[in-house]
Amino acid sequence: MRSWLESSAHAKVGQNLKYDSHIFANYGITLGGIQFDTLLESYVLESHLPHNMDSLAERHLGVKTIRYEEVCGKGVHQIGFDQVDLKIATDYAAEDADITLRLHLELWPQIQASSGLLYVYEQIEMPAMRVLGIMERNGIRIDSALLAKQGQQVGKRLLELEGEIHKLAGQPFNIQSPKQIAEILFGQLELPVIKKTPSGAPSTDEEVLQKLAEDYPLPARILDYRSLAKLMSTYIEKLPRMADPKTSRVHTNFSQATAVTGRLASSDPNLQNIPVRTEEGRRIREAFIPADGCKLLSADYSQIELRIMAHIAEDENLLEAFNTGKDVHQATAAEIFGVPLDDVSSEQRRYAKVINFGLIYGMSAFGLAGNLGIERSAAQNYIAKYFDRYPGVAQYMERTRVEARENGYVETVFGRRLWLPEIKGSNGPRRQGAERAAINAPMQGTAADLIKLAMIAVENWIEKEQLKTRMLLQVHDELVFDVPLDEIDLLKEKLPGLMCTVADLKVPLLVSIGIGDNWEEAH
DNA sequence: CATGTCACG
DNA sequence: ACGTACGTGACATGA
Repeated sequence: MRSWLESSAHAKVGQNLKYDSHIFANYGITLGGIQFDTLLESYVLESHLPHNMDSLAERHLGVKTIRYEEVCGKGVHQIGFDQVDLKIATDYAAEDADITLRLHLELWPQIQASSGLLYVYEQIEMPAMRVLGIMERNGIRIDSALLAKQGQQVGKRLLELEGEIHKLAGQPFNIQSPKQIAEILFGQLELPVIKKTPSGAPSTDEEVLQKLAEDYPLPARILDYRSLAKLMSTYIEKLPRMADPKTSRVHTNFSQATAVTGRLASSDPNLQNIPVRTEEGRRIREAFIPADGCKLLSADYSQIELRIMAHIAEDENLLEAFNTGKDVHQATAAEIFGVPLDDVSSEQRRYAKVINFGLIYGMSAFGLAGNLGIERSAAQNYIAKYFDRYPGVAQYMERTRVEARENGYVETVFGRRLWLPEIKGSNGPRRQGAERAAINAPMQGTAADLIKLAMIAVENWIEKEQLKTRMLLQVHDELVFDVPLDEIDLLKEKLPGLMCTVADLKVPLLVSIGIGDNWEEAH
């Protein structure tokens, strides 16, 4: 079937063709003529609903399909598809093809009915699928020996901490069990309960232990233990096991239809949550290394969501800050605290930064107060002051709430839709949650659109110029590449321009580049 | 399988 | 009286 499979003249429709393309690629076949993908059609139409074929068939066709689990079983009892009785396997496979075509005939006209959705589907999601397949196949090289060395050190430290913790507690217990920690802290030692989990149990999360650590020695040790145990099990031990033994490369799965806002999700392993915020954690990044003869190059958009907020809100003051190249947090601090730009203290800038982040998330006075450790009334004053100085932003927030209520959805700059079924609901907290999501989605979603457009433009450029540079990872506002030494100057010169010109916004986009012999150095 | 926790943007 | 900043994925525990 190779000639038909590879032919661009023979159009194909499938459900999750990125997967099928990988299977064919394993046999040296480049799947061509990929015209439609029902997974992405469903995602563009209704990102908030399930996109598996069983759900789609029921929702759009009213058909109950043969489920994969019915054919192969599940869990430890699951058998390979090649073990399935031929008649059963045939029925399943034939239905799969039939349903896919019928779904496409149903979904495609719905996308064509909206120019915005059509743009997102044809110009963003379909071409992005190809780029993501390439990135997944590229993988990124892991230094397993370095992780093994770190594992020795961290393992030793964990044993020491375990001893100290059991001594302070007066008895041995499982430090990895929140329930047992609670028994020790709040039962045996009678420390105050700071907050409870959703199920009503006393919480032992980081915020609680930080608070208790002000007065007692044990919680601080538990925090140290927790953070090291997390690094150990999730990264230090896991990554080497996920690496291809022949190439030392790990190949994540970029899920294109998981995040409701249009962002990607990364899994098995998740390479979008590699530690960076603490020094201990950053050492993990030293184990992400370039291919032989290459450097790792990281290119990230600076403050992309705030820039998008300025663009969408058309706030003159905020636009001016970006258009004149100001440090936006410093500029915000100057406005809120009513001081000249050069007199802004580092503390004032820190406050402004928290407020700027809060705005993107549709913050409440309560949330801001909790984050800054101040009174709710003080937080409310900061918010009022901000909206006074940036009235365009205040209007945008209100406009978005109204739009969400009237349409039941909000849109990104490029026309991606995020549906908010709970925006008119009678459940107060859930409705308010939907309002915050409505405010956040256009910014997070537009940023996701922009970086996908950038990935498509950059990959096309790499191929046109026949470069050996390889795109490896996307982390929401960052792209990571393997770059041969003799292409580094070219990338430094061309990449920021490519990434910044994929759209013409009312603010400039800014990309900063780092280069190094591991991801930590490059970041 | 639910829960709690914690890693990222 | 309650909950309270958006979006994710993975791990360990314990029923």
